[in-house]
Amino acid sequence: MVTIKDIAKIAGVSHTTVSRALNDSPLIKPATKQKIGEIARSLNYTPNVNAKSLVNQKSYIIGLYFSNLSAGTSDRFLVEVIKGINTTLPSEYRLAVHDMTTLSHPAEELPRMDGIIVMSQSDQDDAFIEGLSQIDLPVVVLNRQIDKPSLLNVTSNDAQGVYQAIDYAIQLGYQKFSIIEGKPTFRSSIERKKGFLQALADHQIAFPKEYAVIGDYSIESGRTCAKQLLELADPPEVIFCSNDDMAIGATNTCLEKGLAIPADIGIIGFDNIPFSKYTNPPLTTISKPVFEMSQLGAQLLLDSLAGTVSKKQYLLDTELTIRQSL
Amino acid sequence: MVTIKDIAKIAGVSHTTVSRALNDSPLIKPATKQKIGEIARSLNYTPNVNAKSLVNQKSYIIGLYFSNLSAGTSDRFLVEVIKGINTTLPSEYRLAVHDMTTLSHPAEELPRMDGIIVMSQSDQDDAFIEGLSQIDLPVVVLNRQIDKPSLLNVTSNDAQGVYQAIDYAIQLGYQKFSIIEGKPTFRSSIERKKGFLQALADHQIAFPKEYAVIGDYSIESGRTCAKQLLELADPPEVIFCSNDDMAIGATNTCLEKGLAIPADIGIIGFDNIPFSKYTNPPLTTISKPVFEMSQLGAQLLLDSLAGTVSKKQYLLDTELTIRQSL
DNA sequence: GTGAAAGCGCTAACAG
DNA sequence: CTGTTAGCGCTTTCAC
Repeated sequence: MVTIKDIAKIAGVSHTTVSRALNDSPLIKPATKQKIGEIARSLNYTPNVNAKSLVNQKSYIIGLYFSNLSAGTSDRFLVEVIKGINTTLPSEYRLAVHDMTTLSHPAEELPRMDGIIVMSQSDQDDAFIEGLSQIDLPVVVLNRQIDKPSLLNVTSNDAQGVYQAIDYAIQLGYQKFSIIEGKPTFRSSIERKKGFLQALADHQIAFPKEYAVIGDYSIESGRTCAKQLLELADPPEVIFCSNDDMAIGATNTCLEKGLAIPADIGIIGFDNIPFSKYTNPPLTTISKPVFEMSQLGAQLLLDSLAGTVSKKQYLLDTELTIRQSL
Repeated sequence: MVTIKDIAKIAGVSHTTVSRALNDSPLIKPATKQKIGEIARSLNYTPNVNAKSLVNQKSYIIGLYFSNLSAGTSDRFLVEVIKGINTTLPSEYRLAVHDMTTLSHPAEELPRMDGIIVMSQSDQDDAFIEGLSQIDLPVVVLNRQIDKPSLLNVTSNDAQGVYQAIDYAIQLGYQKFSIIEGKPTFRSSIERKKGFLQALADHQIAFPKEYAVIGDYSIESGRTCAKQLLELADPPEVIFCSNDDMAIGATNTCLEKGLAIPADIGIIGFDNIPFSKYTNPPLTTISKPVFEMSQLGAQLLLDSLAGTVSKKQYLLDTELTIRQSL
């Protein structure tokens, strides 16, 4: 293991100078920096993070905590989140990943990190997040809107996403739009419905209240809600489903009733889950910018660590993924 | 931040004694240990991992690397793997998660960990694994069988799993069994077919070679392979699919042909992916013990670190998840 | 601009 | 059994 002392010896300077040079201190003359940099490179020097940690009182570890839904749906975005964060973090940082529920020793685990990122997918996470807001560490919450002044928060603009999808459907000539909403207590349900209604309003399209049915984000609820919609005297031409799972359920129902998609009825989902590409027909849906949210979240954490605090709340645009269900 | 010196002062001993006591050294008298332990607890003392790391030349970080299939299927097991490992690792260890492809600086990243766990899902990972086998760190590969003496390896006994499923189907009265194989170069395909054939052989059930068709683990291939099977003059009663994706494709084909599942034809999958619960009908499939594999993998790494090396290769039993497609 | 010395919190000889 | 001392690799006063 090569240390700054080894470099110092070769360069004929003190290890202090090497340390300063490698950290690009303004105290060191460019020529010296240059020389030391070259020696370090030729020796394949890597700084000892543990020693840095000890003296700097930093761990160079960022913690990532994710929801743990029993449904097994929680892992949907995890890979993208990890990639997004890892591509943003400088190389001396490590990303330590945990799930919220198997937190073995919160009190001794949390303080050991420089900052925390939470990928939240359900309001069941609120207690955990509340706990985090107490401790004295920068925390960013991804994916769900949280109104706590102490937390950084990056979410997607779901309303805008749905607006765009409905707008697109209107261009296509559809006129009668129905919605299967998500769990009423979820902010995501509210946001998505907001975008939906706004799009209709902006195009002066009427919205009969029987065209709104309330699901719970499960496949099964998509199935039953769609049934309800199709049995209406004047059934809709499009079913917007507040997530892909319900869209899958709704698709099944339509197919069972002998309806052709999209000829007889259009379906729109939300989330762009991996499976949505394989439904029959492939689902037109709205994608959250998970990768970008994660990158931004990591950057915000870094900024916060550097004291360059900025705005606390960030909203990223979604993207419409056009396939064949509309 | 309370240190061992603080404890030492209160206990009226030297900090060395505190260190030894806290590490349960046999050199320290039980009474002293007892007292020091109590003080530490009352002070809410947590050891400074960075200081330990520095002096022990250990990072207390385990790296987890996972496959990055473009298909987006790679995240299937990730959550379970992370949980399994985290529940096994002692609390001073951190699990740093990465994906293999965005490895920014392998040379300086890898040596910074005490050991490495790889969750592999494809033979595309072989180059990466080969690289790991060069460096001087304990490495355990999960999920795929790797024949390198330097690596620890935990996999599931796929052959046994398929054997059990077919055996179960035979109890149910089925007699004509077909198989949709996975990618021929994959060891998993070979293992699964082996269990399949063995079960038939042990029950003296004939296996016409046209009952074997070769897929590629994709939904689409499940669809076309099933078609091929159903168009046979004497079609099979059961289609065993070497993974769930193909089982989903096969299910679609059967349904399109107006066949009732399981009345007209039985389907068996492999993997127990989250979605398999929601297929129509819910899929009977074989589950790998991902959580247990991960726990065992983490334990082996720990043992390896402690010098308690043991057997290198481990095979864990799968489990049959009975639902309604058979 | 650069160096000498101290110290981050811990473990490990070495002494007693 | 316990204490003294040194040192892990690095950053940071304080001098020069």
